[in-house]
Amino acid sequence: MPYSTKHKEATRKQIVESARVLFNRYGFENVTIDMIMQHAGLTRGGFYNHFKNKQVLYSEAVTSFLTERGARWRDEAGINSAEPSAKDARLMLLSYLSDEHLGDADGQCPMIALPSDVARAGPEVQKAFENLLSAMTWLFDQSLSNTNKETENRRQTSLSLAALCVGGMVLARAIPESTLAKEIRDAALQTSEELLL
Amino acid sequence: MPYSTKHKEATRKQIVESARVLFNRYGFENVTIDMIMQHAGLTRGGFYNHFKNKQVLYSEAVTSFLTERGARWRDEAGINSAEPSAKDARLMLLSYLSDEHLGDADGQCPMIALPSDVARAGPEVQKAFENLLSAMTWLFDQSLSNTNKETENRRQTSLSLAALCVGGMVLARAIPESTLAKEIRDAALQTSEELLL
DNA sequence: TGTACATCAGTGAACGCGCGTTCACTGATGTAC
DNA sequence: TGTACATCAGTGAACGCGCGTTCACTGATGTAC
Repeated sequence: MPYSTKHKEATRKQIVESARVLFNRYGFENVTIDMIMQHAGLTRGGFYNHFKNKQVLYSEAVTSFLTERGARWRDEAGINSAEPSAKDARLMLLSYLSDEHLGDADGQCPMIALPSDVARAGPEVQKAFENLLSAMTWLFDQSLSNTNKETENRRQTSLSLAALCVGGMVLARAIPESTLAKEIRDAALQTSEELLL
Repeated sequence: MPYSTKHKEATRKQIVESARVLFNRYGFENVTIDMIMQHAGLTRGGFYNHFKNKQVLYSEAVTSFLTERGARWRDEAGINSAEPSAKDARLMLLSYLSDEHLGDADGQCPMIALPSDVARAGPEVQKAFENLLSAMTWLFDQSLSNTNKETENRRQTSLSLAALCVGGMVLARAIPESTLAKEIRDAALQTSEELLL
């Protein structure tokens, strides 16, 4: 069997990574197979050696954020995502609502780049999206576990923090020319930090 | 001049309304001119008597929510949007985060249905979207004006409420099959109400 | 009041382009001897 | 060790469909006389 399986796997991974970047930038529907394959340094036809069709890439791309790009991102922000403490929740908020994250069209969280695309997609994509959201709320929840909040209340706070972060960023992205964009992110950050206390 | 100008205006309005509904349901890119015109009870070709191209419909559809559908919606919720009081902010939260709003694919707020579409669209669309967001935050801000919050703090609260409402609903829409969807809306509502105090 | 006319909203066939997908082929690489 | 071979990842031309847009035409309606 010529071409070790390693080789095919690496190519496949490269395609998913290219898809993730381009989906983030332009949305599912606006990215063509040609664009993805070219970005991955390949040609159109080869795509179907790896994937049944374009749709199956959607969920893989979203999932790959959680396992690859997002993990790197959490590391860079200095977040301990294995055993998060209160400090880590604060780092998460700062990092998620940061100028850097807003400006990083390629590397941003898909919850910000693709929420309405996902709402129109199939159940697999939505499941992948849910995993992202679960990971985020889990991190908040764990972070708060040493505070004096009750469990019930803690859960409410975690979910609200996620809504604030995603809501603030989604709105800011929709109106990049407006001063409101910065205002709403600042407000969301401030309120988030107050909710941590 | 045969066909009174009223007639043409009414047709135009009907097209915009059809576009608003279909965009909400399927997103900008997934709606064809044919679908819009058919929904409006017309045929394809006539579209260009009213609009230069498909793009210009985007901002008109978003704007039409604010002036038409959204106004009706606020009335139905019993919100006094001329001189909103604290009660009206609460009605707004309840209504925005309600099951009815979540289930109303056609009538929902475009900030929930189309945020990532708008982020990829042109400045006119983004301006229309900004007007929606401004209207929402203005309502919250006015509602809070009789409370003992300071102006600065009030602004932060208004913006955060918008982020919570939109964030909660956007996330819920992206994962319709998940129990997390209901949880996050409930959490957002609860936290919102606490922020009003 | 009734009729001929001019206008222009609306029609629907046609065009052209782009994209998802297919398929016959190529050539790089691991293996058998 | 070197060579012939088999495999299959990757290529790129081609297909077919759908969509935005154009355009010559139709026919409903307001107006002039």
